[in-house]
Amino acid sequence: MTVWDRPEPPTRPVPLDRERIVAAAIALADEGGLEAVSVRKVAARLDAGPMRLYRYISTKEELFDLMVDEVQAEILPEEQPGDWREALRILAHRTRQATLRHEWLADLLGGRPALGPNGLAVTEATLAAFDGLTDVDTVMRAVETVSAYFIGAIRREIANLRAERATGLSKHDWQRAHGPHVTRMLATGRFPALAKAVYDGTDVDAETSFATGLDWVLDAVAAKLTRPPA
Amino acid sequence: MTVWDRPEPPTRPVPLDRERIVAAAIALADEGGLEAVSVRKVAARLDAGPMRLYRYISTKEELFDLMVDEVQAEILPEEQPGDWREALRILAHRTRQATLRHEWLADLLGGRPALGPNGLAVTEATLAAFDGLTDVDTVMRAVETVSAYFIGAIRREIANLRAERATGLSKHDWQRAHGPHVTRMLATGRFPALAKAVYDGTDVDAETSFATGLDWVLDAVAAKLTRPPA
DNA sequence: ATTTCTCATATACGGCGTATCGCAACGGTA
DNA sequence: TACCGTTGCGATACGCCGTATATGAGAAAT
Repeated sequence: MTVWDRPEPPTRPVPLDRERIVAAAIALADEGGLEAVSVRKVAARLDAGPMRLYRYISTKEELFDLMVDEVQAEILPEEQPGDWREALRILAHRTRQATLRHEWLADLLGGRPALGPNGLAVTEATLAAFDGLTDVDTVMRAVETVSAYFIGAIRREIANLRAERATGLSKHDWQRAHGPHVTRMLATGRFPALAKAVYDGTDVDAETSFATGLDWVLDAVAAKLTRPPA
Repeated sequence: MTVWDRPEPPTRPVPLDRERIVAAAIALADEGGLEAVSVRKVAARLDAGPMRLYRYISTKEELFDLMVDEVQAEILPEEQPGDWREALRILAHRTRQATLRHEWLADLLGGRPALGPNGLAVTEATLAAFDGLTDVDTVMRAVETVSAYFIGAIRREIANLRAERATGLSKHDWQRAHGPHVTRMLATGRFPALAKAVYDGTDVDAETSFATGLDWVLDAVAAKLTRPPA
């Protein structure tokens, strides 16, 4: 029997696992935002039928959860910093940078509890930085307060960035950027304080304002730590 | 010509305006979450064809913007409080309460700049509370920091609330609530600090923890205000 | 009365998430 | 080697979505 007689071996389907699926989904999201992630497109990128993915996830939402957890791995600092303050600052900045790399993360941040392995590891590392410093409750309050801050701040930053991008770039968050509408509103005189802020305010770059606010919040936490709660 | 000969007058289409559309959309979202808001369903609720809405909005996203701005009206405090600190605190709490009334707001908060009339009014009122206290830049930093905090905090609160709801309620955010998974992870011993936090932590109700974190942040702002920046 | 304009509606397109089910390849047994 | 149960892939299908476009009816203007 010659080669010509024998049929080719059947093409086995591309092997699949969650890792590959998540990687494909992240690639799509990086390129076109969260809305570019569809079960069908992820599958196509893996040369698979859409339904095949449902062996690995049971819902599209779960795919998002996996994506977030994957990025948490980027956030987890490689070495444990000594100081709690450093730990929180680094966590905040790493989260911000991860979000700048993966803008879609802004849409998901804080949207669901992060209970994946990497998410838990990040939380663990953060809590560990407070070991022996105060009671658990104060630690929780501290971590939650700081993370609430940076989640909110990152969301706003990305929101502004997108808005600027959508209207043709500009340095000033508001005014020229958002074009005639805001300008017109301010011109009505109904928003004097706002107008003053827009016209007299200095343009600070996003990173600086992020870091400044973060320092304020960290100061606040520090103040509560030295004087343990009543 | 008798009645029988004359045809009925043509049924005029229900009059429509943005207000009605937004109200219908909000009603739907209140009942079934943001995902229950579809152009078709909003239209149906108004006895209109789906396409009719596109005379008033040009995209579904715009509808969301209008919804958010509508809720901003609920947030705008009726009377101007004297103190900047009171102003920020009230803003935070009113935003939180609005979000508890309209949970879908959590998904939108911080997702886009709030440039609608009510959004601008809220910002104006907030900025006005700082009138004459410090330079514009510090004021901006203060307002942004505080709002970053409460947006993040509100998002987390709603996220936890939904998670609890989805798994059958529980008092403890994590453990029993999220069922076997977290428990199992904690049992591995890989997350000692986290485990301690979960087991030894006190259950604080959401409002208290929100208010506590908020106070910390407000303290931080106060500290920066008394000592104006370099 | 006739024309012009405005705007509600119908239809249609391409995409979505996912339930269901037939079927082909495989591993184990006789 | 023949059979057979299991596994899991893929095709198909359903009902929904946002919205572009075309059609036609009524109001307004002449």
